[in-house]
Amino acid sequence: MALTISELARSGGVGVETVRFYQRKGLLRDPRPGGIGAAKGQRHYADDDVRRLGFIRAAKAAGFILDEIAELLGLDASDDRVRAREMAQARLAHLDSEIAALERARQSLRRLARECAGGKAGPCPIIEAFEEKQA
Amino acid sequence: MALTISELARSGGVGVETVRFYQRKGLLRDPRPGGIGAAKGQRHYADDDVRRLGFIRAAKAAGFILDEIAELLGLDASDDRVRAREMAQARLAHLDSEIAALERARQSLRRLARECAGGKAGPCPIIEAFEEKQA
DNA sequence: CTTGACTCCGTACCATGGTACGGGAGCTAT
DNA sequence: ATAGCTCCCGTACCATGGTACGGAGTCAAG
Repeated sequence: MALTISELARSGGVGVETVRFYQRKGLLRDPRPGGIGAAKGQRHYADDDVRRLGFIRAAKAAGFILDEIAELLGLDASDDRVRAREMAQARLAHLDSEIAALERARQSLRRLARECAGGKAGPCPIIEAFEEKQA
Repeated sequence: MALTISELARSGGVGVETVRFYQRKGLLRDPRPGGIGAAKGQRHYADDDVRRLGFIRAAKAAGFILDEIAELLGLDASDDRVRAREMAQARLAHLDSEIAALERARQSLRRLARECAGGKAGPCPIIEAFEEKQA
């Protein structure tokens, strides 16, 4: 296939600079052969790189940070499924607590917005209510 | 009451540096009287500041960023409940989409972890499955 | 009167995840 | 061969939300 960097970037829905950033972080391989002999130094990429970039996107969507994604990609090579499972479980627990926190926030905020819309007199209770929650 | 900065910080569960950071951002008032006459220049705080700091914590928990919190605090003064309601609604919509995204991530990750734990042969499907999801 | 605790101040630094800049080189077409 | 496109590179910069550092002043107790 021999994609260029901008084609790879487009295929993953990111910018060229982001691809290069991921290469610096070790998330994507960096196909620089040396440059002295070939003189051109241009990188080219294959389907494998497109899949890798796709994996990064999916893992990011699952809330993994880039360092964790780098580790997961390393597990791909070492075939360490125990560790991969551990990471998945840890992230799962983290996701659960994040979801719970967001839902708590949503509940209280929704109540506040309703109260603010309902009562016509006095100040909007959004700020006061947050203050009351402190007590 | 005349709290010191460290007492205020403790009451809000943050560090002294964080209080000063919030003052620089305009989230907390900065009771510097000038210092030339009084010579001491030490800040002191009252219950009002404690409530304000509490509000910041609560709003942060609801996912507002600091600039938004600054705006909400401004609304407290201007009594603009329409705008406050708008902000609450916008944040609510954002919270909903964040929750939905996290739950999608959680679903797929949970399935993957189960598959990885189940099958004993072959590579752990976590990475492959993310790749497949791209197609 | 020295020590320790606390305050003040500005400025620098940290992680995270990019984004932009400026200069140099090769490919293709006109 | 000159323009214009894309590529290369390193380095600097951005926002967000703090955290740390160094130097100086003030205050009360020992």
